[in-house]
Order: sequence, then C-alpha cells, then structure tokens
Amino acid sequence: MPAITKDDVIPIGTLAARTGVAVSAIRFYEDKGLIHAVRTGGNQRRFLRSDIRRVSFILIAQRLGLALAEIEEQLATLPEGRTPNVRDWQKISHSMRAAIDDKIKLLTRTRAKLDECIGCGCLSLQKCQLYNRDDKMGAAGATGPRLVLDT
Amino acid sequence: MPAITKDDVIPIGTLAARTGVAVSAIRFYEDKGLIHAVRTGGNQRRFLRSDIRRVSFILIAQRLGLALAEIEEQLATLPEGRTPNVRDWQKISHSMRAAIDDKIKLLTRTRAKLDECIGCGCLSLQKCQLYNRDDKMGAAGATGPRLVLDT
DNA sequence: CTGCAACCTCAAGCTAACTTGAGGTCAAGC
DNA sequence: GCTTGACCTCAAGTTAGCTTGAGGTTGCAG
Repeated sequence: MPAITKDDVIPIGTLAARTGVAVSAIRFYEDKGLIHAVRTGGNQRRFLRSDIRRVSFILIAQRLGLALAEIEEQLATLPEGRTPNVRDWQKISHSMRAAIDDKIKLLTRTRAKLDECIGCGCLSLQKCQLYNRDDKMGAAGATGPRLVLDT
Repeated sequence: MPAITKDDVIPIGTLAARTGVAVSAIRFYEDKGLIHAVRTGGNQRRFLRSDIRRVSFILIAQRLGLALAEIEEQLATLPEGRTPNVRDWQKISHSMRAAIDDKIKLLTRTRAKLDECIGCGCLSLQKCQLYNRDDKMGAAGATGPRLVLDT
C-alpha cells in the first residue's frame, strides 16, 4: 500500500497560488464542504494535488452562474476515495453544458415576451407575459422581492 | 393650474396591492431613490398613479437580471416632471432588450468555450478559455472570489 | 370624537460569498 | 535553536435586497 508521502499533498498557500483564489476563500470552501483537507500534526491543512482541479471547477462553475450549494451537488457526484480522472470531469462538464442551455432558452423566451410588451408599451401587470410566475429567471443571485415573487 | 387633488395620489398600501410588492419593499425602493413620494401633513407617503407602472418596471427589470442600481439608471432616463407616456416606456424597454441580447451572446460564447474544455476534460487554469478574465459573466448577483476574479 | 387599520421611523436580522483583523501557533532556513 | 513567514481559529464586517419588530402616529368610518 502506497503511503501518502510529503510530496503528494500541498499546503493551503500553494493551493491558493495555483488557483488564484484567496487563502480565506479556500478555507471558506472547506467550511462549506466543497473541498476537504487532511491535517498535519500541527493542525495545518494539507490538500491533494487534485484539489487544484477541484477548485478550478468551482471557479468555472461560478462563472456559469451556479451557486456554491449547486456546485457542491455537482462535486458530490465525483467518485469517493480515488482522485477523479478526465472522464469524471467530462461527465460533470456535460451536465453543466445542459445548465447553460437552459439559461439560454429561458433568456430567449424572456426576450420574446419582452418583444410583445414593447409592442404595446404597456408594462401592465395584468397583461404582461413577463409576469408569468412559473417561468422564473434562473438569474443567480438577485433575489427579487422575496415574499411576493417567490410564492 | 390643475391642483393635485386627493384622487391623483395613492397611499403606499394601495401601491403595494396594485403591484404585488410588499410595503416594506416599496419603502426600500424609495430609500434607494427608485421611486419618489410626496408626504401628507401627517408625514404619510402619497404616490402618483403612474408609479404603479414604475414599480412594475422595477419588477420586470429584476427578472431580466438587472440590479437595483442599474434599474435606477434606466429609470433616470424617464422625463422629469411629467408622467411618463407609452413612448417613454418603449424606449426604455428597447434598451433592456439590448441587455438581454448581450447576456445571450455571452452565454453562447461561454458554452462554446466549455465545449472546447469538455473535449480535453482538462479544466486547466492555464489553458481553459473559460478563464479569460475580460469576458466576465454578467451573472447578476453571485460575486465570486472577489479579489481574484474581479481584478 | 373615538377606535383601529394603516401608516411612520429606526434598528436589527437574513442569505451569499467572502474578507479582515486579532491573537496565537507551526515549520523551515540559517 | 531561533526567527519569520505561513498557518491556525474565531468573530465581525461587507454588499444586495429585503423582512421583521418595536414603539409610536394618522386618518377615515361610524
């Protein structure tokens, strides 16, 4: 059984440097369960090299508009125990492509509705199709008037 | 000169009911300068009927992913003094359509890049085109690792 | 002219995604 | 073997977009 040697793991600063993410952010991600670290005798975090890719994935997924919670779901599909390989990443990337597709579709529909609205210049709550509640914008982040739009 | 009669203005509760927005949210919008109210002798807010449309616009623009600050900019283009007419709203709607177009284009580009990435399964920070910093996702809301991605 | 719903102003709380700071420990080089 | 930079924890601050609550006033209906 191959023991984990010193060279297999990296300290948090290195992970930060290799990914361009702040050290504090990495601790934050660990806290949220997005990445996992082992500890040295002196309680310092040590990450696997493969975590560089894992963090990269987080960054990319964020750019695609996913929330950290959603990203965690995706990462959870990675195999336990072994370092994820190319095929694992490809699979996960595919499911992200689907997510983007959805966003594009939603935006396209919204644009069509807006076009109708522009036609009459009404912006009427009663008539305007933009108010179809079921067809929520996936627009990550912006919450909107909570009690009202979310019910 | 036509005096403003009692029937021309509405209290905050009515505006809330007509738009489906919470009273607290309307106060919040006023605070942020998105809408303006006159006050009665007893310090209660009175809104113009046309503010119903103004609030509707805010809701729609939010669905399109605009932040309140951006919405304020849009609203600032409305004429001072007179109640905005259909043509005013059409103009503003057109500029929103452009905003949506941009978002769709950006997403489409991103999807193309992801496709390249899926090809190799690399997710490498060095190579992956998804890391082109200038091409930020407009993804309203999600901040991302601040110091890093925003510089 | 009274009752009570609707209104008022703060202040504080909430979520996301982090950062900053204080106060203290670890580990690697000389 | 000691210095110093990297690391640790925990608490509090930040922005957006609101909500909730406390404590107090207004205004319309009867």
